[in-house]
Amino acid sequence: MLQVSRKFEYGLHAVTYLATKGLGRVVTVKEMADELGFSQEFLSKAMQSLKRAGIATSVQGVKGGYMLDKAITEVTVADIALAIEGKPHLVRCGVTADCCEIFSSCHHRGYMNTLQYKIQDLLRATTIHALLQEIER
Amino acid sequence: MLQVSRKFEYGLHAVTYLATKGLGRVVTVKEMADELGFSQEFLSKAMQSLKRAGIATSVQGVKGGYMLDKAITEVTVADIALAIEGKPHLVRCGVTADCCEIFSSCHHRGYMNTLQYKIQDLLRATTIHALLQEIER
DNA sequence: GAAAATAGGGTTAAAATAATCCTGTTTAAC
DNA sequence: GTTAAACAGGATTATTTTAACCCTATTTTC
Repeated sequence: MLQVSRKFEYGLHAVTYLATKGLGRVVTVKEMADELGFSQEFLSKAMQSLKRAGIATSVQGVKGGYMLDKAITEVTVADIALAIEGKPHLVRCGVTADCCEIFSSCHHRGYMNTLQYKIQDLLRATTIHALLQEIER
Repeated sequence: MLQVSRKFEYGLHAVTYLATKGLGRVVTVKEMADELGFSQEFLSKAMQSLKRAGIATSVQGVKGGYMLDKAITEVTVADIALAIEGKPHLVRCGVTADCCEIFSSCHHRGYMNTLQYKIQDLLRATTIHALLQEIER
């Protein structure tokens, strides 16, 4: 329960790795995978998600790789989570039609939605910039 | 990612159900399962966990069932989660020896632990009493 | 044109979760 | 004291989710 996925962990590590390498510095997935000890192919999927979300930029071809092309100051942990995991669903309510037998009489939906929002707030509260400062300390 | 388990949902519903029935009122798993639309056997497992954690009390034999024998004012959503899911592990760090390839060089552990603590705080902040008041409104 | 890299669809493997099965124990009622 | 209703809980199976891998295409430098 309430556990973060490896793909998210991979993505977060990759972003901080890219950030420490500096803006505009192109790094291959291979380098990151070796350095971080992750599966190259799986990390690649995470990078593709980050790219689609506009968090990382990709350069194709030989000498290609990924980089951060803008200050990641405003990118938050929530943005990385959204890019990699998609919209969060703390509960199944409303995700599919048959998500729950007692949808109409459910007493917890309001609370769970509030809870979800507060957790999102926590993730939104940490920028990559702040995370990096913690790392450097 | 970051989704609550059904067992936890079942348990939380069961506790609020018992609470609305009143302290000391014994209710069978069958009644709760029928009323809440859950699998009787699976709800039974959740109830056993709640009993072991001291949140609910069981009465065996015919006319048996579960009840809340003390004010649940101080029981929080975190207590229910702990009873049913066990200790929370937002990340795999330190759970097992081979949890992660980069344990010693990991840059995120501090942040993730803080994050976990804050999420726990959110769960601790809601008592069943407060949850009931939300329901009644 | 060859090689190194991303892009991404599809499949398989592993793990976690949910559900079920089954047997035992307790206890009220008859 | 036998029966039936209910909890207790170990064990197994099924389902779903997550993680990993495979394979082919495309892009780009040399």
